Amino acid sequence: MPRLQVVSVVDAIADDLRARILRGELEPGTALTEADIASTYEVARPTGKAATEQLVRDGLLVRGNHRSARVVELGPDDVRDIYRTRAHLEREVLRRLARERTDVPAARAANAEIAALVDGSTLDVVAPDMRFHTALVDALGSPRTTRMYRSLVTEVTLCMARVQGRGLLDNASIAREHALILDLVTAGDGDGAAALLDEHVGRARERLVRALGGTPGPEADLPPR
Amino acid sequence: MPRLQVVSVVDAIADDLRARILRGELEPGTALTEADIASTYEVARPTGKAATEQLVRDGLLVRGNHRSARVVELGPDDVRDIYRTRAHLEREVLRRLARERTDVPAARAANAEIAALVDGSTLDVVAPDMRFHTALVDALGSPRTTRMYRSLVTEVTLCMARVQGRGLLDNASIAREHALILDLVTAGDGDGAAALLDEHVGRARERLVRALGGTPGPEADLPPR
DNA sequence: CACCTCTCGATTGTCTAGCAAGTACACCGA
DNA sequence: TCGGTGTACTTGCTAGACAATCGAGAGGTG
Repeated sequence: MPRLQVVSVVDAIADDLRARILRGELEPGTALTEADIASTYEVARPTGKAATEQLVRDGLLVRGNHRSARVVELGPDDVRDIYRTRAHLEREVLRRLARERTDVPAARAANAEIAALVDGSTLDVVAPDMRFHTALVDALGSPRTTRMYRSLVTEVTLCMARVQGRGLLDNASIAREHALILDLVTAGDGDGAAALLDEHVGRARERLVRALGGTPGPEADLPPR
Repeated sequence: MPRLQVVSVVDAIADDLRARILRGELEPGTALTEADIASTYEVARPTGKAATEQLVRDGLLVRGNHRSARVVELGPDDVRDIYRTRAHLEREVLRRLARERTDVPAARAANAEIAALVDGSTLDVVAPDMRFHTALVDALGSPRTTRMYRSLVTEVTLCMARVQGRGLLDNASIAREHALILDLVTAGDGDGAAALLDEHVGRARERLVRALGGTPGPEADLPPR
């Protein structure tokens, strides 16, 4: 039995809003009142409220007491924090995967998709790229780690969506680096994989920060040793 | 201006329920219907529902579709996962703090409280112990890392509450280890601090697993190198 | 006696309607 | 121009209700 997945109305609305924000359809700073959401999706206000709360949890919306929620505006500091936290998590994941020389077929599959996108828009590379990284984390089999990473994924995706279409990404070289990381993991070289990932993620981070007009990170937080 | 903090009704209810679960007042497996919560706190059902959802997010309650929420029952696997994930996070935090030789006064203060509890019950050591560890994480100044760690803290506290009062903890030696970790950090020895923390947390983990009737962890996941 | 089915109670999901409380902003007077 | 006031908008919370769904027990069948 295919074990089907039911989504509640609230989840469906939250998913749609999430997608619209990530597509850039709703620009940063846009106000989203509960009543707005309720009317556009033709549901009651409490339903819209619940959807809003999900997105606030995800970090895609920000809201104060009795104030309408607005689409988050990510500054250079946020981008740095997101990417550093992300690197921390993935680094440890790679080290543990390497200790058992775990192969991650799902990650290889996602990477193949990236390599196949020879001339796709930079938008198309975001989804498989996130799949690649989440596949690595999921391979650990730790529900809590997966949960924590998932809370970062939406923010990372939002970062990438902000600079999409500026030709900053070269999917061929991305795919090469990904493949190399996987090879190092299966070879048991956790430190090597972690270092390469640090470089990989760190480069993406600085690219994003520059694109957002921030000053290039003064502190090199690359390999700790 | 004292910048006062208002808590909504929902938050207040969630806080109280959280405290009751952590005190062991609500045993694992206890069913908590939305209507129950609403009537005991004399609020409307949606309010109780919102509080339930908070606790489900925290991992203190589990619930399926159209099923009443129940207090989570943590098995040996859960304890191991929680403590391992926690160790991952804290390890990286210590390494980064050590790189700048950061001193963390809040952690020292919390540790002083632990040391002062010469003959307190094991219950009393839980709160300052958690304060010690969260102070370390907060010292990093990374909102995302703090957020992720907070999502683990309640589960960790629940773990400790489950075995409290069995005389498993020796606060004097705990305080000693904590102090040593802090010293290693200010001395710039991140790897040493991380290794010591691994041992510290790992010992607590195995103690908990044994107390819960699990088999002692076969895989030693202590120092990766 | 074992097993399957079906109905029923309990619980949650969602809605309508509405009041209270808080915030932001424009307006008005000094 | 500046400061206070008022109003509109939005959220927090309540009350009551109906539909959808799940679990368990009653009841029938082999």
